[in-house]
Amino acid sequence: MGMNKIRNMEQFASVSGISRPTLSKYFNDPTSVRATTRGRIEEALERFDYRPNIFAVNQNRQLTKNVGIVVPYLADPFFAEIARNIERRCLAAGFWPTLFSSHGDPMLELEILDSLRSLKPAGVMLAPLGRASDKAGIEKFCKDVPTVLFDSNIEGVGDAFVGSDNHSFVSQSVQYLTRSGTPPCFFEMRNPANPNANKRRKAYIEVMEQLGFPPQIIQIEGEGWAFEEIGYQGAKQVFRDKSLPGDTVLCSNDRLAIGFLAAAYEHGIKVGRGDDCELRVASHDDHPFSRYTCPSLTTVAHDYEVVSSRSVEMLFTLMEDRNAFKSRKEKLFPARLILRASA
Amino acid sequence: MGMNKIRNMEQFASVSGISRPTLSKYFNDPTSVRATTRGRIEEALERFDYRPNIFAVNQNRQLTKNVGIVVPYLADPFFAEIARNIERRCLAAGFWPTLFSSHGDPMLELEILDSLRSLKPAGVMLAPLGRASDKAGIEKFCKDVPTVLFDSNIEGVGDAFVGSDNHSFVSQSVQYLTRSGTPPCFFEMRNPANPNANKRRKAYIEVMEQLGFPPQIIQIEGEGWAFEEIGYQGAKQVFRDKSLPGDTVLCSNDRLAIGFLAAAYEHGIKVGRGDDCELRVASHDDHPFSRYTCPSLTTVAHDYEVVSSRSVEMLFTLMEDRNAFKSRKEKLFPARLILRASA
DNA sequence: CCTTAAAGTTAACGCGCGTAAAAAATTAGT
DNA sequence: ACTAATTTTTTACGCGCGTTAACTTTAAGG
Repeated sequence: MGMNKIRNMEQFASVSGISRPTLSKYFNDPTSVRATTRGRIEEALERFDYRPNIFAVNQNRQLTKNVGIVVPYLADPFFAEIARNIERRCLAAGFWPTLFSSHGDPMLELEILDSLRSLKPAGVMLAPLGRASDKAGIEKFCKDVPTVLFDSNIEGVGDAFVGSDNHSFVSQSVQYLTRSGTPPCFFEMRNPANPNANKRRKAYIEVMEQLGFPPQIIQIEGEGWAFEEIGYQGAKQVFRDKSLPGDTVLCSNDRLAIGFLAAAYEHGIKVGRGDDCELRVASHDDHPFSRYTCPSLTTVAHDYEVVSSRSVEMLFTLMEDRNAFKSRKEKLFPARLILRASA
Repeated sequence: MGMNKIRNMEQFASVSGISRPTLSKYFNDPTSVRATTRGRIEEALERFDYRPNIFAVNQNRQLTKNVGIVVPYLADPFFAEIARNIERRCLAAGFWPTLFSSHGDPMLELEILDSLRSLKPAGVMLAPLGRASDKAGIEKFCKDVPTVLFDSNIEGVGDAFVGSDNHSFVSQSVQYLTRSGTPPCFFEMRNPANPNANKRRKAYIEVMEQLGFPPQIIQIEGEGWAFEEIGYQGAKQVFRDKSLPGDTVLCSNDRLAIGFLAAAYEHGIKVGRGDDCELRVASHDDHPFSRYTCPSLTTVAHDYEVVSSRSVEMLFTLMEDRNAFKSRKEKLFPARLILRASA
């Protein structure tokens, strides 16, 4: 075996009997050398352990194999799950994914993009903070680096957007709730950070009107990303004021619903579709914990697998050819209703 | 303003009137140049935007400013929270933290360490998978790179370990449950991946015997990191078999408890300390969601702030002097009981 | 004002690899 | 087996910065 460590490609060239430029080509793209040469290289690679110095490689390459993944809030298991999927797919394709979280802070979001720039990434998957984001700053970044936005759309920014079809989410939940009981009111934050929230409200109004029911919207106060707490406090307020119209609530997202259900439980309000229940609650996102709420949460699920795979495919296309899409591409995926006990 | 972009330190030297070696010193450590020079540099830095090429810097430095953060499972909000804290502290200290998740996979854990090695990190914060980890592999890595283990201890591996004092956790919960009602049985996985689980079981037995009660342990089946599901299935089994001894349950950790509570709710078993309640349930970790279970979960909390700050401090000490600790240092932090509605 | 230690400048080399150009070797096709 | 096309080798330069050595300038103290 190669007892003496190999320090650089020069040395690996001499022990393997392959010239350095050929080795360089191989490490750049193994298929770019003849099969027999490739075999000899890989054979040598087994006997001696050598890996090109990643810093030297990245310095001299115009474009690296780095891929940035930026999410707004990693402590949200929804984003953790998406990020995990994207990460896995990038690794499988031979890229070097690096995960960043903006932690709900627009300044940090920009700083991350700034750091990312110095990593000369081949591409970036970005889920922006949303309303709070510095649109101009992000736009500038996207001009320089191939970027696929996901989850939150920012109109006109980035080469592509992959997200969920909010209308599909809401129409499924509203239609189900309506045909299985009374039409729902809509429970949401007054000033949602995420643009999906606005699209969901609009969709709710649209679908309700289409079905011939008056939309009823409850907007609660609260800032930041502690949605469970906001939902909890908002629900308590609503119960105190007895301001809930009807017996069916559709929460804008699962995290709000988790807080809502906790408040309902504390107030002794039984939630579910049984005869002994006062209230039905449903929501959107199929948050990893929605299975374990009390009662378990009826919700509308993203297809994590499909969303992440399609986003990454788009990014790869884009990285090969920045102009692959004639115009900014938007891809929205429909959702799937998950019936559980809460509605 | 510097209309023409500055491409390297050479150019920045000429426009700023400072020699390149001095600039190099400055970027390495701003305090290593005289205050007046520092002022001139920073002034020039405002007028022209220039940042040293990170790849060139890292290539030529024997040690980088990179810090690796490796957690076993990022989709667990507990680790997301800890990681966030550590990340923030590293950034504040001028380091470049990179976050990795082993996703519960020992092979991936090793691959991450392998990649990390080529990043020439100044130090690594590693929360190992635990029982499943390839101890030899991790040990080898820790020989080469200053590493602080956290959360899960691997005896003798790494320069230091920072974690929670499991005995403190369990003794607080057991004592509270005992003095406020009947002594608890202990609900856990039969083959826990995490070594803390074993320490907690031992502590439970010890504290119970010390108080003069027979320990009663319920061990449920299940593999992997889907603790909520495992707790849920395990609890359903227990309810079906009516094999629960007594009316008080202490879960090994909050994620199991979340599943347990979901099962209890489904079985119509009322949990809490009221007279109308059949069961009390408590747990450990103060998981971010334990506030929103039904009923809200009485638990024992880590001091996230203290644990993360002390771990990072240790790593910094270690990075300055690899031999700062004469022998492997272990630091355990006590816990704080959080009374909520479930017990 | 003079002495000295401290800090900055100049010049030059090295890090490990990408890449270009010209020459040599290998393969493929007839 | 011979020519043409493809691939590999040789040689050499460049990337941006760390670092060293010898030299010059600056600041501090009597």
